[in-house]
Amino acid sequence: MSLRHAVLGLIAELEGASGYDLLKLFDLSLANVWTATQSQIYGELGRLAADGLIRVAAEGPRGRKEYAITEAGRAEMRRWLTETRPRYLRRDEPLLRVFFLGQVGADTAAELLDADSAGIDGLLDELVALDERIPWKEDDLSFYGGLVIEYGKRFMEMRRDWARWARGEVEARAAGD
Amino acid sequence: MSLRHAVLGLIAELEGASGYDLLKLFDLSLANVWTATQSQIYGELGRLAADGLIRVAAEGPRGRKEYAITEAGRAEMRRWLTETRPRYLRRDEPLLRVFFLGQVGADTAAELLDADSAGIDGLLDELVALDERIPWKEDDLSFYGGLVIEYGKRFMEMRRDWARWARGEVEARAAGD
DNA sequence: TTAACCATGTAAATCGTTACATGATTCA
DNA sequence: TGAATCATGTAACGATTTACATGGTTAA
Repeated sequence: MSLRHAVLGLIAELEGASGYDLLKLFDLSLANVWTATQSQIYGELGRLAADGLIRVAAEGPRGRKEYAITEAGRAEMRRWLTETRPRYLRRDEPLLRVFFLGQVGADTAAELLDADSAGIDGLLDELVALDERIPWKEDDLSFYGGLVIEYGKRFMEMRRDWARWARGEVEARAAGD
Repeated sequence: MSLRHAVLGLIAELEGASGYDLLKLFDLSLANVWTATQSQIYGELGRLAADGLIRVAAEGPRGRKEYAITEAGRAEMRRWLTETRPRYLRRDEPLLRVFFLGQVGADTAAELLDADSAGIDGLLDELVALDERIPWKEDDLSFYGGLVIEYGKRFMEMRRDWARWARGEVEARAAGD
């Protein structure tokens, strides 16, 4: 139940956030880490409130609801962080394709690897732009958020370098080993 | 629909595989790339057969069904590889926790990052052991499978190095900046 | 003979995506 | 006044996980 804790955690960090705020925050802060759709967020907010982990602290214009975490919610965040083990689930669609690249010709395979490194380069650019847009402070969220941004950069550089290397291997093999 | 193409692609590479074979193959070959449960595999095999992309080529003891890809199935694999764009979906539960590590103390944060690098080290060991167990050949599957294994190694090394670095940052900050 | 392994299938619940639906407020 | 943005919610479908359920074959 990671989405639940992503939502709960964001509310813990930013008291007074609404579903709409959270939706934008997912893109801004958690984009490399966890994605969520609008429909998931509103659904989860309802369930978290029903379970007493958050509450509606205020209502604003246009039906806006501002949420606050409850004591039970904070306890649940600590429990999740310290008493459960995360799972390393690996699912990577571009990489899945690489595994089956023998089913098309070497030219096509090289093209697809080029497209992959170009795609990753684009993501890296986005991440750098994001980094520059964030008003970094001295608080915990900025500190740990910064560690995560650094991870994203390292990941994408590694990934891009690998795709370029792999493309070279494909070319060398096609050129007659 | 990546699971569908993972199953279809494996059958294309290894004619005569059964659901049970595929289940083990997912662990052996696609572990870093895509995971699947038994229940997903049998369900997808049924749907692929109903759609005419694979067929039951033989039946063995214990109700074993050996599948073969059809011409329509091969065409679908090529279409998927060349005419669709993969999505870069990022969901990483250990990393999600890092983002919220301000909600526990610095000691706990450091411990959790230690556990992360230890966990990754374990995965890296498994991958190296897997690499040594595979009977590498000169065919396409070995070649592209090898590129994917190399990716897995680079990924885990990067990830472990990052976790160690991050742990150092947490310590330095706790020690008074 | 019994434990390990081979082998398939279904059911229920949860999670995730896409699309639909509605309306208020702000600002140019 | 009209476009952009703020704001919430539901419905339908598809994907994933976990558990249940069953039985055949092989080898020590």
